[in-house]
Amino acid sequence: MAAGVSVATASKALNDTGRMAPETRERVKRAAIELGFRPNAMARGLLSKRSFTIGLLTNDTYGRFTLPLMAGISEALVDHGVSVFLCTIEDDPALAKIHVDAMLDKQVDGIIASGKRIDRRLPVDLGHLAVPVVYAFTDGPDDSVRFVSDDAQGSREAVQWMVGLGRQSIVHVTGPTTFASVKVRADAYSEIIGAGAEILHGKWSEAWGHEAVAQLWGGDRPRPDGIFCGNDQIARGVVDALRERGVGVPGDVSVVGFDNWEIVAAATRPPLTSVDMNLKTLGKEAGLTVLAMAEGKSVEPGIRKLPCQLVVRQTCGGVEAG
Amino acid sequence: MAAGVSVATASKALNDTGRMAPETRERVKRAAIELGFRPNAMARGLLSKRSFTIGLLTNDTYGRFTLPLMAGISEALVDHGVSVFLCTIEDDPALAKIHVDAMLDKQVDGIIASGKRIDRRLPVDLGHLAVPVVYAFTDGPDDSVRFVSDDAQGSREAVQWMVGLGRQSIVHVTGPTTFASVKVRADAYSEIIGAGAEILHGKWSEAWGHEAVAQLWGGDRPRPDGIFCGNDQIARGVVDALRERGVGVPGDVSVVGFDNWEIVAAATRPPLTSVDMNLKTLGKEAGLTVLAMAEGKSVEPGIRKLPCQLVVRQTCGGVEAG
DNA sequence: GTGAAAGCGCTAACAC
DNA sequence: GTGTTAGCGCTTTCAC
Repeated sequence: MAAGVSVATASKALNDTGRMAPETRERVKRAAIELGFRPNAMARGLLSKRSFTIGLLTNDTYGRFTLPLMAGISEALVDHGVSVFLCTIEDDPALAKIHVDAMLDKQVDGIIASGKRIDRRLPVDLGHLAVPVVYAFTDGPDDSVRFVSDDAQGSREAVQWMVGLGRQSIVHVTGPTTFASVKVRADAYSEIIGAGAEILHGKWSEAWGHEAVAQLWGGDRPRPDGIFCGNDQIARGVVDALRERGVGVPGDVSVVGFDNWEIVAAATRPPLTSVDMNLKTLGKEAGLTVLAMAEGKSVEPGIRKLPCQLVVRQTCGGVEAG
Repeated sequence: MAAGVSVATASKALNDTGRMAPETRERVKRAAIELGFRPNAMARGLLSKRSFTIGLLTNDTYGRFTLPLMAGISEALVDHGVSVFLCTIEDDPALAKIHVDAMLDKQVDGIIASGKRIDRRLPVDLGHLAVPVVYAFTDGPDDSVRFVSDDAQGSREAVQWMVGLGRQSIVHVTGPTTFASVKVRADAYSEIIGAGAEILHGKWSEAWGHEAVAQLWGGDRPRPDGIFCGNDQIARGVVDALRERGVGVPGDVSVVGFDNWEIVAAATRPPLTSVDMNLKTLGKEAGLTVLAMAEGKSVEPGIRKLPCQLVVRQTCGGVEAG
């Protein structure tokens, strides 16, 4: 080769393995840099059985949950030389199988399955693959490793924050009862509020936020002074509806959302205080975990709940109180 | 092997190459399926110099533009057995280089560079790589293949639609002058409107939409009956502001947005008519093009403009007129 | 028609 | 210390 050594020596030099004159090692390394030499990962992988590649499978088309997750995964794994295949399957089992097979053919070191809700599974069985699988923000088999956000804790933070601000009558406006996260969040809310708890279920939309306000302010009933919303879209609808009725936010009523979806939360007037699920961190954890499993480390199966975080903007007032 | 043939024969049988008894071929294929045999893509790639893998590089963190693009790319390439590495670089040259090197090591068949505006380049030089590169929704070298949406045509469709509905006085509320697409869209608007053209520049935000309406309705000036907005966020701000002033949309004023960002357009009251850039189609084209280049087909360099499409919802009225 | 042999780019074991 | 050899899983001549 260019440095006047054999391929084997070059390999050892560049990988810092084997014994050889430090001088030789240096010379080879310099030559490699000079030539812009980069080892062929396929050839290397053929031997090592490692591709330094993982697959991220998702059915979240809009990327609402997948993108932050992906950012975390990528950030955690790029240092390890691992690249990520992103595969979006639209709840289509056939498409899912094609993508999984393609990943497997390409010898991915592991797969992260993710979705848009934690109580549904992807339409494909990843139970008995030859590579490790981790579930992030989606359901998986009992003996699997699953990462989810701690919605109960996040809800408690939100409700307690309003209570701490002196709010006396807080209602919960949330999504359809069919979502597990709706129940978890609602239960956490009820636990804190106790007897006066009131939960309104509807769609995950701004329109439902408007309608809920119409219900709450429409009749001859006592008005709440705090509204904890099941997601940011509902919260935005609520805030808009309150403003249209001349109700002050945060003056008369505090509002908190859930998801901390920047595009919605920041555009709300005033900007929305919301619970962030820390999906990026969740992605990091999931990434490091598949990697560990791929390296043969054993990982305890079960559900890992990662804490949420209240992001305080202006719909609650009392920023100073924090 | 299991079917009682050599590896060589098996290879030929499964790839439909070489000559052999049809009966043998069948037998091998059946055995392969039975054993769940899947060829190792790394070994195969080592020989063929093809990895059936491409890289998608982007600096669009929120995925606003990248996700639809990605969907198109993936959809077009999955049939060809190609998987996609998604690499998000945050305008960070060092990170970009790491990702590009990782892709190259993994022998990607090609790279698609994408971004969030067509007049900026990614912070990395992809000019002289060993693999084909195409640019989608981002700028690239003169001798490169670049896919962009035809913003001028999209703008014309929008403005002509309002004109066709009988609107007499249409203004254009758009983003910062520093964006090339702002100029393109504005020029297309001016060309149609002629003498009465009026362009208001501001931020890409709902807040700017509000402020623009305040300017237009604030003074003692004649009111427009049509507003063509530079993006959907501005449009939403405009529609909200008009409603708050008691101006009817689409009764008194027609509004059209740009981007057709579902989450914004659909939540607007009433739902927003908007120009869709067909990013998914753009992704498909870009995907098929890198693939063709990877297969050695020569592709004419230059800019390919793909048509936009007006998505009619309810902020213009005249649905029947279409 | 089928199989044996060579080789893709690399690393690991073993000579020298 | 360094080079030679073998082999990862596959495809591709080329004998038979």
